[in-house]
Amino acid sequence: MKTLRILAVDDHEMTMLGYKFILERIVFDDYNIIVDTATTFEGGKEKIEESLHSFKYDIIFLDVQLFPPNEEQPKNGEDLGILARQLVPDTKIIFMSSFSDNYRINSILKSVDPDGYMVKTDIDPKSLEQAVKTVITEPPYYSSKTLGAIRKKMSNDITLDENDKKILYHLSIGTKTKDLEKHIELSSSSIENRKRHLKSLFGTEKENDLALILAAKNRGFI
Amino acid sequence: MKTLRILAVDDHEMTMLGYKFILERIVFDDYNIIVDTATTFEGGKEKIEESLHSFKYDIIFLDVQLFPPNEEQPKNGEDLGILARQLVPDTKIIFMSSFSDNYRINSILKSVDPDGYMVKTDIDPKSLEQAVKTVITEPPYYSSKTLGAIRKKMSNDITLDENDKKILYHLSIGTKTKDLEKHIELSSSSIENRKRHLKSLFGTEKENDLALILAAKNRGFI
DNA sequence: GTAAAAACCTTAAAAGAATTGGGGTTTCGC
DNA sequence: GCGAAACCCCAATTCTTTTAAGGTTTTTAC
Repeated sequence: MKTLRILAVDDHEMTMLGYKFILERIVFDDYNIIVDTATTFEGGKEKIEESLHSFKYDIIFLDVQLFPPNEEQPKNGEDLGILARQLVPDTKIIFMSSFSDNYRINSILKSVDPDGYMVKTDIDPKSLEQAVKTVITEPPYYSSKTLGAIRKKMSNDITLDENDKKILYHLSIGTKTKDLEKHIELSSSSIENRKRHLKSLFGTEKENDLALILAAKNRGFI
Repeated sequence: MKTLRILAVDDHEMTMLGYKFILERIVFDDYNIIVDTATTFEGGKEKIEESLHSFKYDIIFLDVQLFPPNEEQPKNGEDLGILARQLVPDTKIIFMSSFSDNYRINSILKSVDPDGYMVKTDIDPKSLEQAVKTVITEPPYYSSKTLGAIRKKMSNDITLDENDKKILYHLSIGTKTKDLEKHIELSSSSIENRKRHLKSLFGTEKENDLALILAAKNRGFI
């Protein structure tokens, strides 16, 4: 009987126990599934480093947000994912995230390219089992809401560069136009130009920023 | 007991009988599944138009290639998909295609945005059942190889415009550089410039076209 | 309602990127 | 070795984007 080793990292103790409970009860070929857990970036890092010299994990489940959003912590799940990719490139990485907004999903799929991505509201025993089996046999596994976001992106004929995406993102989280200069390496009039250009792309000419943001959301950019 | 109506269009009579056989045996809630079939663009079109005035199909399975590749037929499965979208916008469309190359997959996902896409080698009774259930409950459904292509696209930081894609595509099917002008609205020196630019993007500077094409394939563009 | 702040628009100059034509050299197929 | 195709370089042109400086309109706070 083979052993399938899983590491689950989530800052909520109870959530993680739930994962452990469900994952270890999965029946999958002749695998015996063992789940380790951690609740912090540091804890997860240690577990991975320890594993380097003995067994290596087959799968790592990673919560994207490893602490409440208000705390300005330096390292989140995305960083741990990137670290894990370097240390153990063969280990399958599955991200779990409570936000299903397209901007973050797209950005993670681009920066880490995980073997799986699950929006938390899609997670249940069945989808967890499916995720484990899929990433082992024929990755990637994307949960239903993830696929919804991906579909929007793939069917879109508008392509935006990084600056455009940043403008949309910052507008969507309430950054004022005059403060955009602080986050984007462009002059204020360039930013104004780009905003105008974006509004024409999304068919919201002469409308306000809210209309632009809603249109961009519908098209899967934020 | 509700009825789930499916139309399957494939130019190979026997293949289609196989689909019909399998699909009608799917057990799905309290649905009774009925499968109509067609083997040509015209046949499929008629079935859809007939359905307009009675029941409407819940799902249409469409082979992308409705005739041997050498025959220069005007209409293929993609066109039938676009037509179906217009006539019956609520009907779920699932494409089936034997080629799994990223260029075609990406182009279909963009132009028709089907509710499902299956690479033929991924098709078996289990995946067909999964496809039917998924597009009815929470589309989209993408088969395993499709997801592989999508993953490459999503994790890519290179964005190419239509002309670049066309250049890569035509090079990949063996078009000579000097003949590219016939397919692309650019001067020969622009095409040369773009080829140089592409080679630098893909890190194949000073190498030949084969190296470029292989790199572009690896990154999921063709 | 008013005054200040922010958003938005216009214009024109400058910088940057892409296209084009015309020249050339190198590589490939046979 | 020969011819064709591929590739390279350069300079002129055009198209796009950026920028600054000035303005008007809209929004916001009180």
